[in-house]
Amino acid sequence: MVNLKEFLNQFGSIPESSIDSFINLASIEEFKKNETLINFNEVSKDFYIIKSGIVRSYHVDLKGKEYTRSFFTKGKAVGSLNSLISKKPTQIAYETLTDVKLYSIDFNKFMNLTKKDIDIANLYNRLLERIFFLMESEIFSLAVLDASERYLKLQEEIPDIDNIMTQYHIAAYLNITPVQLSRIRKKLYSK
Amino acid sequence: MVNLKEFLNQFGSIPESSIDSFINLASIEEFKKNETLINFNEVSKDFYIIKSGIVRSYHVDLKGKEYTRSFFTKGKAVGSLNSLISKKPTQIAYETLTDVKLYSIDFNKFMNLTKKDIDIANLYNRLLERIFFLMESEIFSLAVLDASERYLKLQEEIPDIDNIMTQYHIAAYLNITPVQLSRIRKKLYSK
DNA sequence: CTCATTTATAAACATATGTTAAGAACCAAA
DNA sequence: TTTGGTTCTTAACATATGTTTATAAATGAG
Repeated sequence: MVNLKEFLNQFGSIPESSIDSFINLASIEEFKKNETLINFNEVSKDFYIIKSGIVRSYHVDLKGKEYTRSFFTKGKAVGSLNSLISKKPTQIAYETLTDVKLYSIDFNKFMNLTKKDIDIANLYNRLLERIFFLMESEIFSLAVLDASERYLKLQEEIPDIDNIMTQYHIAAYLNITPVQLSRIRKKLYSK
Repeated sequence: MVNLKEFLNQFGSIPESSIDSFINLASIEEFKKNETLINFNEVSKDFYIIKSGIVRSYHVDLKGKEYTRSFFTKGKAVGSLNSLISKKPTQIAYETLTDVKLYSIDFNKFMNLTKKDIDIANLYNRLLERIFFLMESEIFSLAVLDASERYLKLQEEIPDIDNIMTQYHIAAYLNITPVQLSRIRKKLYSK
């Protein structure tokens, strides 16, 4: 379980008053396994901070093939940032892979805070910087690593991954078919 | 040619005084074709805004294979953001593909401004958001599109790409070999 | 202009991955 | 327990891409 103060403290020291105005925006919500947090073509209004559970984001191409973009675990900020910023429908959906507890925060109210409170503005900067690091790592992973190496990297990030979710979901993250993941596993475990 | 006011106006209205304090940080620099802007393992101190010319960013794996990350044209902000933020050596290098004129800005001085001037803090937020959009598009491109589709997308972004740079550089961006790019071209142009 | 270097194309073979289909292992509901 | 669905593995074949080598075309320095 994660609380909001722990979350905020990741980003450096913030005045107590700014912490309070942030916490005032948040409410707790609960979801069951396999529920949709954010659906395709919705215009997002809220973002979330996970207290417990696992969420995945994904998109679907014209042929119906799913591509998992990210897995989110406790303490992570989750939301369709593109839709929140642009106010356009999201091309990325979010669903729970387990039961999930999370904080929900209205993005527009948060944006209004950043316009008035320089410490909140800088908190948002730190959050965007962290997203930048994650995306840079993801781009590196996609560009440089092959599927087998990405699988090993994913196992480091979420050690129990093979028990937590099906091969289908893992393969959708690696951008390969379940068949190919099976072949990769055989090759790795025979060595 | 691009000037700093044009650059700043992309991000919405900013008070004249904030614009001035930003412009005070900038100085003009010029580079010849094929010069290194930022080398591997340097700790970056400055970022750049391109007035004219083309810059590419790239990294190199253990086998010496190059991976081009991005091409930057006029009006774009360029820098090893990871190194600037983390103050660790950069794993990404930047070099000019043409003669280049650019503004150079000390990142730490810019960061100090964001701590004092909420309009500059929000300018940095807009900049990070724009980087987010670019990276999201790049991740989509890497995950969902095959090399042939990425080639067509690149041609849309930089129409004259085939004349501007060699097949080697284009292939390094597509994460394929020049041999494979030649095959893709043959297939596309025979249809 | 000429020669040397770089750049692009091509062929031949190897590997990674996709597609399809079949069967095995596992699990849940009746 | 039986049945039906899902998940995983395996095989066979097709395609995309890598590697190596050769050659042709374009480019640049003198």
